[in-house]
Parts: sequence; C-alpha cells; structure tokens
Amino acid sequence: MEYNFKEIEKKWQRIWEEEGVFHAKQDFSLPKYYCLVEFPYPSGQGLHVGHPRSYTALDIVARKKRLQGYNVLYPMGWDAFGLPTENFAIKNHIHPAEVTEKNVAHFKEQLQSLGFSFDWSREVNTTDPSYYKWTQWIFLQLFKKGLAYKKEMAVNWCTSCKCVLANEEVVNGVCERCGSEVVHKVKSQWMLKITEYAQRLVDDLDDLDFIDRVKVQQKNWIGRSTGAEVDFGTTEGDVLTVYTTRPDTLFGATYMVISPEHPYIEKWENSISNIDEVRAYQQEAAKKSDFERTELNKEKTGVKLNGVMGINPVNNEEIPIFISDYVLTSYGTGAIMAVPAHDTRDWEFAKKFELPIIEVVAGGEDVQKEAFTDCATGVLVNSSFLTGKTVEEAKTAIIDWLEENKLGRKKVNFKLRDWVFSRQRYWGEPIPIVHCDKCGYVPLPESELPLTLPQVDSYEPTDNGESPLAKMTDWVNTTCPHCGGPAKRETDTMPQWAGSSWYFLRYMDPHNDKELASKEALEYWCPVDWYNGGMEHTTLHLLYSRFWHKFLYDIGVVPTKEPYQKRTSHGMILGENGEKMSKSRGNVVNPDDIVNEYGADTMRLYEMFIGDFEKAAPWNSASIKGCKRFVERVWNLQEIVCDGDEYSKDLESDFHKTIKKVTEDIDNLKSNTAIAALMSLLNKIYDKKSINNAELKTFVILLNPFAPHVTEEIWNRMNYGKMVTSQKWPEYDEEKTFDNTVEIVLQIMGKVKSRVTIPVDMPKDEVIALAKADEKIAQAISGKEIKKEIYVPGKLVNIVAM
RNA sequence: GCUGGUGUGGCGAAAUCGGCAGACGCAAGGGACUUAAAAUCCCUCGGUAGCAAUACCGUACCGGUUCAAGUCCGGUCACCAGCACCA
Repeated sequence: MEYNFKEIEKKWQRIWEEEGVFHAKQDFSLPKYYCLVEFPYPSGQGLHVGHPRSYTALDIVARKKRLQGYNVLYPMGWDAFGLPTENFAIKNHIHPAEVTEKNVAHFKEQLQSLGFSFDWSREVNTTDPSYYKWTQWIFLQLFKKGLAYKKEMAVNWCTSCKCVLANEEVVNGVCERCGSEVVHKVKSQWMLKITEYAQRLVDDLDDLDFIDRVKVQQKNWIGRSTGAEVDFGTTEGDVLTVYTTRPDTLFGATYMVISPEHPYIEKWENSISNIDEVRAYQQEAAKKSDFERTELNKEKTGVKLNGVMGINPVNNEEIPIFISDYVLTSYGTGAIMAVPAHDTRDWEFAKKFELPIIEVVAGGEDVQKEAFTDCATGVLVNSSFLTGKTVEEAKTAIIDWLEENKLGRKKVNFKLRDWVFSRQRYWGEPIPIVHCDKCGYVPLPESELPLTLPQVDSYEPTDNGESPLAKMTDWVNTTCPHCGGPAKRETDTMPQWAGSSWYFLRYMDPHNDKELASKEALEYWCPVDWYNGGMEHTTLHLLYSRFWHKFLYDIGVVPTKEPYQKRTSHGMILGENGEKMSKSRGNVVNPDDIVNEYGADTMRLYEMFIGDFEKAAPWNSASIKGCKRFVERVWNLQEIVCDGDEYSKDLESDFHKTIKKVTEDIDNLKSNTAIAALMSLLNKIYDKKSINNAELKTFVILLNPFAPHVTEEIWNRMNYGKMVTSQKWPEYDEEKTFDNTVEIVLQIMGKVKSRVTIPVDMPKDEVIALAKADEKIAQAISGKEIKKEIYVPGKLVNIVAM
C-alpha cells in the first residue's frame, strides 16, 4: 500500500487549520505551557533548512505537551523591519511594506508545508502599526524613566549600511550584518541605559534554566569585575581617580596612564610643556578605527605628559603620567595606575619607556624579565603595611585603609555599554519624540501612537548620516506637544532589535488595542517556559529582551522578573561539504525541495535524527532515505494489525521502555535517540510480524509529535476515533520497564569471557556460584587464587583471580 | 591571550551512576524476489591474525587512579565558538 504523502500531508494541514486544533485556549484555569522559537526575519531568500531544526524541535515539545493535557501556546510571527528588505526595496523601487508582505506570504506557506502546530490566529508582525504602536509605547516609558536619552558621542558607523551600530553589532571591528568597515563617527544618538540593569542581568541568570554556554557568554559580555577606585593626587592639585582590580599592588604603581580623550588634558593644557606632541598623539588615536586599534595592539605607544606628575596616595611618591590608547575612555575612569611587575600590558609599556618595575608580590621569576601576573596565591613584599599579607588579605586591608582615609572605595565595573538605539534608515519604527527649541526632547502623547512611517519618495540612506525621513519636511515639522510651538520630529528610527525585544508578550494577547497585552493574559502566560534560538543572539536579542522585560517588570506591566525560564540553542545545519551553507559556496539545500521529494514528516524526522541538537551537523542527502524508509515501514504497520486491547506479553516491556525513553528524551531535547528508540521498537514489531490495536495506538501517539501527518492518517484509517491530536500521551509503568531475566557478562580481571542469563532478583551468592560453574570461567580460574568477586546487579560479574 | 566546548568505525552518531564500546541510521559487500532494474526482505559490516573456535589491539596523544576508564585525575596536541589592551 503506497503512502501518498503529498496528498495526505496537505489534507491534514488543511484540517488542522480549519478546525483550529492548535489554537491556545482562552481558559486560564488550565495548566499552561508556553513554547517559543525565535520568529524569523522574512528575507527574500525564503526559509533556510536551519529554521525547521529549531521549529521542529519545539513543535515536538508543544505537541507532546498538548497530548499531556497542557494548554500550549506555540506562536509564530515576523521580525520584519530591517535592512535587507529596505535595500531590496531601494534597488527595485518597491515599497518595503510590499516586499515584506510578499516575503511573509512565502515564508508562511513554507512553514505550513512542514506541519508545525503554530497558533496562526496569534500571528504578529513587527512592521504592523498596531504592533509597533506598543514598541513605541515601551520606548516612551523608557524615556519617561530616564532610561532613554540622547547623547553626542563617538559611535560605530557602518560605511556600507550608512548607519550607526550598537556595540553588540560590531564583530571584530566590522559590521556583523554586511562585514564592512566600521569607523567612529561623532553623532547625537538615542541611547538606552541597559547598564543600569547590568548587575541584575548577571545575578538573575542564576535562577534560570539556560544552557551554560548562554549564561557564560552573557556574563562575559556584561563583564562584571570587582576592584577599587583609588584617588591619586597630581602636582596640579587635581584628583586623578583610577580603577583597578588589584588595589593590593598599589605600592608597585610606578606611573599612570590616561586615555587620549581624558578631559584633564584640556585642563592641564598650559602646564604640559610638550602639549604639541600630546595633541598629535590624540589626533592619531582618534583617526584609528576599532579594527586598527585591535590590529595594532602589539606595540604599545604613548606620550609622557611633561610638567605634570601623579602622586601615589599610599607613599606620596611622584610618578609620571602618560597618555596611551591602550587605556580606554569608556571603561572605568579612563585612567589607570600601572603596575608593570604584575600586569603584562603595563610591563610592555614600562620596558618601552624605561620605567621602573617594582615587585610587590613575591613568588614569581625575575619581574625585570617577565611580568608576574598569575600571583593570586602570592605574598606581598615591598609594600609597607601590606608586606607579608596574602593577596586576598592585602586587598581587604588596602580597601579598608583607602576608605578610612577617603582616598578610594570598593567599586564594581562592567564592560557592558549603553545600547545605541537609533538608526539612520527608513524601514524601522519611528522614534516618538519631537525636539522643541524651548522644551527640549518632548515625548509624543500616548494618544498619538502609533506614529506611523510616512510615505517617502526615496529610502536611500544618506552619506551625511541623516535618516531618509529627514527629507520629509512636511512630516518632520510639527508642533511641540508641550508648548504648542514649532518643533521637529526625530527622524532616526529604531533598530531591528526593538520589535523583537517584547514580541513574546504580544502573542499572549495579540489583538488587544488598549494595552500591549491584558493583565490576565500576562499573568497566565508569563514566563515563556521554553525558548529556543540561535547562539548568535545571545548578546543581542536575548540580552536586549531580558533588559526590556526587567524594565516592564519594574513599571508593573509584566508579572515576572525574567521573560524566559528555559533557553536552549540549536546547532547550525551545514552544507553537505561540512561548510556553512551559503549561496557563494553553492551548498544551499532548499527545504521546499526536500518536502516535495520526501514529505514533511521525513524532513522533520531527518532534521531531528541528524545528531545532537546542540551541535552543528552537516546535511547528508543519502541519510534522509533512512527516515523515509522508517515512515513507510510505519505506514505499512496497517497491514499486520491484529486484535488486542492490551500490550502483548512479548512486547509489553519494550513498549513501557520506549514510552519512558521517548517521554524523557523529548523533555531533554534528545529527539535523535527518541527516534532511534522508536526505530528499534519498530524492528522488533516486524520481527514478530504483527502488532495489535493497543500497540499500534501507542506507537502512533508516540510518533505523532515527530511525524504528525502519517500518524494522523493511520489513526484515521484505523477508525480509532477523533484525531491523534486529541488523544492522551501514553503512560508507562516503571515496574514493567524491567525484564524478569537479564543477560549479564562474566569477566575475569575485567575482560569479558562469557555470558549468562539470570533472573533479575537472583541473590549475589547464587550469581557468583553460577558464574564459577560456567565452563569458560571455571577453566580460567582453575589453579588461581581468587582475590575478589564483584557483582554489579543486572550488569556483570567480575572475578579477580591471579 | 582569556572563557566555554569538542575530539569515538568509511559517514551521521549512541553509551544519566565508571560496568558488554559502536545502539539507531547511512554508505558498502553478499544473498532472495524479478526477464531486468527500482523498491522490498534476509545476512555481513572497528582493525590485525586465523578455515574456524578464538586471540590481541582499539574512543586524539602521554601518564595515573580502579577489579573495571570513552566516562574520573594530571599533562600534551588539534579543532570549533565567543570575548579580546576591560586595568
């Protein structure tokens, strides 16, 4: 009997959709489960085979949870603002909204052809004004709380996108999207104070069920370090504060370094005798892009400030001050004390400028030859009242001393920077702020939201760094909501990360036009129980949305501190040659082709069977056949069905074992071994040449989350009643997962010599006796002294005989 | 450089606690069915030696702990990812 997957899959997809089988119920008394996958950017290229890996994995979880009686929310939508659409629109003279609509339709069709159990009644689209109304609303709340502010500063500017980038979007000095050079440009930008949440973004990770590498990466990115600020004196009388994580080494500070942009240089202009040299260095440093700064980091450079000296507060010694670009303006105080004996960078600099190197922690080699940095367990020397203390003791002692004498304080610093939020492009949410000469930056009244994107003639980005919206004078010129005077609208738009920072909340109540979602819906659905997405979003979307959610929690909008309880991440699907799939490499696999040739069930099974979900895996066309065979063998079970309303004796324990295995594996994201277990069971059924109705029902339900179409069709043809989707997930009896007898191995000195089958509950003495009676064992131990006899129940007997 | 991870057949991979290494699948070889092919079904399938029973070797490499190590400990190498002058 042939399985016509093309017809049958389409049929069930239609029925599921028509009957709203996967719609989350409005009944808030039911136990809930919220499964979420990152909504895609609907690019013109269509779905990538990587998308279904994530979507199928959580589709399996969602379908199983429904069968287990949960009210499941598994939604899908479109993260549709963004540059590729805008660039396509520019090139082809079509409005980006039109491009988006077309791409969305294509994506949706592709997703539906894979049979995902998304609740399409809750579809959202970030470019829909009824959606971005609330994105703008959140921005206004941030503004009102002082967390959105405008600042003139050097920002990352992508020379190709002609747009500023957040720090998170700059990878190795180039644009993460297009790979073009990123330069520094001084611009006035909207910023979000994510740094205010740095501490909580680190601390609250502890209570979350995120995979470790996500936690570690977020922690590294936020980069918390604990140390002290120390106030150095100067011969100018000003206090020069430095940040250090090693205040214990204060007696080893032989010079100071400030960043080229440090404001004291202006202040000391008249006292610095070599001011021209200093100015030249400043200009040189300003010209360098991030890329150059990191590329050229081998050789230390700098200029000594002649005429000004620093004063070390612990011993009142005068030490020189340098400017150098190895000290960053944006971290700490933009100034450091240099301890060349115990810091590699300071050591290199000291060697180059022939500065003294004083050892203050004993235990290393000669500090004149190499910096001794790995000195956490060392003991202090040459350090007055700290001498003799361990590093840890000295840290505490010096901080106490500094605080007592008001010369310093304990201090926690973060690498995290505030989020550069504005973009000079058209296809994004307009920032709902107007600028009035009298009143400054004034938020639009909430009643005027959404502030919709105006129609423009040209979406072309400009070279002068202005948004295309700036040319729309009709739109730009407005009145101040505060004083009624003339004012100008903000013409920059929000970054793509804005709409995705809260979309999971909108799914909870997507058609609400009074609030971003109702209190009841938020109470019920928060938090997302399981969120799967790409590692590439760890320090972007995932961090940003945690920040927004925490803010919404603080202002009483959402009921939980964190948006996502559990976060997992899928490995990439590589091309057949083991390289990343890309057009230029010519190794792209189109999911449509696979669905056409093998069907959605086979595609789903293959992507789940391909290997460890967390690891990258190369595509292999040949291996798909194995999954197709499996689907067909399952289909053909219909030909060997016999009567029976309970598991047959010889398959009973296998069924209980498989139910247990599949149930647990789905919860642990191990679909590969769950499918392997189902394949094994199927092999056993075929060995037996028959399956009864009770067994087939269980088998079909177990397989349903993985291969929903074929199982639904079998269920239907067998007249088992209703749909599989309305059945109950099978249960297993732990007792029955054990066999009555078990084969154990008999070892001599840890080497397998023989095997024997015994009742599981046979006492140790009897098992050992039986083992010794075994012909091969008896032979092996004859004439030898038995040192030890080990019995591991259900596994083995090992006899140590010499 | 720092942080995290990975290393197992021809290939994708399994192996909650240390307890039969290679489940499951692909590819390959042999056979059955067929006029033939495809499909399907059955058998073999880590290496070496042997007709065979069997023996020895084998989870990147070196060493250790243990009755027993893919798994634990120490060291080395390779690869992947993230961060990278963060004081």
